[in-house]
Amino acid sequence: MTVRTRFAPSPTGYLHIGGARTALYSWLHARRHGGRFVLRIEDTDRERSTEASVRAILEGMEWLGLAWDEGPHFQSRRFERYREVVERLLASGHAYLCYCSKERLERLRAEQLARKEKPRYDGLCRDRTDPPPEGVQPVVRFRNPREGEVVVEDLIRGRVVFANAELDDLIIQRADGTPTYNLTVVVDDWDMGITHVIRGDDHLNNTPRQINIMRALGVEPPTYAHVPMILGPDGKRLSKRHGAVSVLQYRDEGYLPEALLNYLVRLGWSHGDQEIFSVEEMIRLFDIREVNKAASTFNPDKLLWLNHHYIQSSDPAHVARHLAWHMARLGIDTAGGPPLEAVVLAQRERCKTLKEMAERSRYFYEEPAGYEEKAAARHLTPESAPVLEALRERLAALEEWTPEAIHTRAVLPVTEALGLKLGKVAQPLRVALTGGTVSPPIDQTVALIGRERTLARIDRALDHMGTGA
RNA sequence: GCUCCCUUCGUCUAGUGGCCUAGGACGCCGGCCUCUCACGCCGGUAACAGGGGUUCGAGUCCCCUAGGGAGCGCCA
Repeated sequence: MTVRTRFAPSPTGYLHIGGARTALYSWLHARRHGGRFVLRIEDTDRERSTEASVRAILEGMEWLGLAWDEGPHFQSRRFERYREVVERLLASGHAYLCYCSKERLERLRAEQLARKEKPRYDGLCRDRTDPPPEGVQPVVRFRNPREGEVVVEDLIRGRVVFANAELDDLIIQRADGTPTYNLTVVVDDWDMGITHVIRGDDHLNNTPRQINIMRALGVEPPTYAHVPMILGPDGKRLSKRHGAVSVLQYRDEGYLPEALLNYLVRLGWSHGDQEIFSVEEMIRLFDIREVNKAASTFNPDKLLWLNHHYIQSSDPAHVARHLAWHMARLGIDTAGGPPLEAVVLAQRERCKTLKEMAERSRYFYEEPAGYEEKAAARHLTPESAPVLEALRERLAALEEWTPEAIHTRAVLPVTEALGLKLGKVAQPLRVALTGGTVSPPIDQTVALIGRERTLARIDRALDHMGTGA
């Protein structure tokens, strides 16, 4: 049987870190076994589901490169099918109509809680024989077995046993005729031929109910794998208040998708001491059965380290494509300047994110808006005027405009001629060209900025210093 | 409250009864390198939740305790 997995988010927000990891594991499991990965949007709650969320989720999945083979299927378009299954359950006696009012249920719950009992439906309508109250739109409840137990052989948790006596008769269809989650999941996983349900472990407790519904339908349940949650630094479930949790937010902050993927795959899973995994390696090595049982804490520092690793070691052309996106986002026109690939090569070891790289590469394409106060005070001094003048002269005369030529024919001779240390030459020039004290090695910086701009900026700096040019 | 789940450095983890004086990675600290910022390199810091068993031997198996989490909706 070919493996079929699915990712089934509800469109009530963005694609977050936790969901992305679940999707990744699901996708990896399908890829590893040559199976199919299905995307399903669980939008039965019309109140909370939004079109914008759907778009954000799809965009996040695409950005990560988690391509789905089928879908997206929308549950909101399958109501007829769910209705049909509910009718079937009703006809076979596996479900029944319940006329209990919300008020009664609330009261019941309150009483049970007060008695320190587990709140659950008391089954009033389960065997009801008297005529139903008039004018009440009933809900449909699943008739859960009262005895026996449900055994879940979870790929991650191992064998988990639930007593049926602990389960109550859950609502599978609302009074307005719409289906509820536990019913739609069962029907969809069945209809879509899902063989492996990989999902967050907040669903572990729902699993026995779903298995019971499947049994009532005569359907063989899929294999389950409940992955642990991701926690924030405070040990609580990762959420908005912990900062960035949306996948697209990480894109915007300058992360490479492969870095996020690598971070996520290693959060809760490992392969010996290996830290770096290409997507191909993940597919080859990932085994859902090796995923940890315990929840893990999200560590932004390690993700940042991984991002830097990928910025530094990936093909510069690839990094440049992502950098282009960030440059555009900052409104920097890169048309008249150095190729982005060259900028990546020059900047990659000092930028941990692409956003940072874009922000710190502005001077390759635009004139510096001004000089950083401290930098100018320290380096654009009367003493450095001769340095800049000498540099200007030599740079202007350079035949070859390469880092090597700039270094050996301009920078170095000037330090020697004036009897200065390299720092005394490089820093004034750096401030003149970039407006600040930080940039790639000075020869590379000069080379990238280009002769024309370099000379003009030196002139401008000399002007600024009040010595004229 | 009830049910279910979890527990190795601050964090992610290796570890499947002797290879563990518990390894790697991030972070942190120190050093080297150096034109700035960085990169890189070298070194250091730091953990088996607690208690009982089983065993010649336990991080690894069993039990208890403690702590943490999830679920208990006409949400998904």
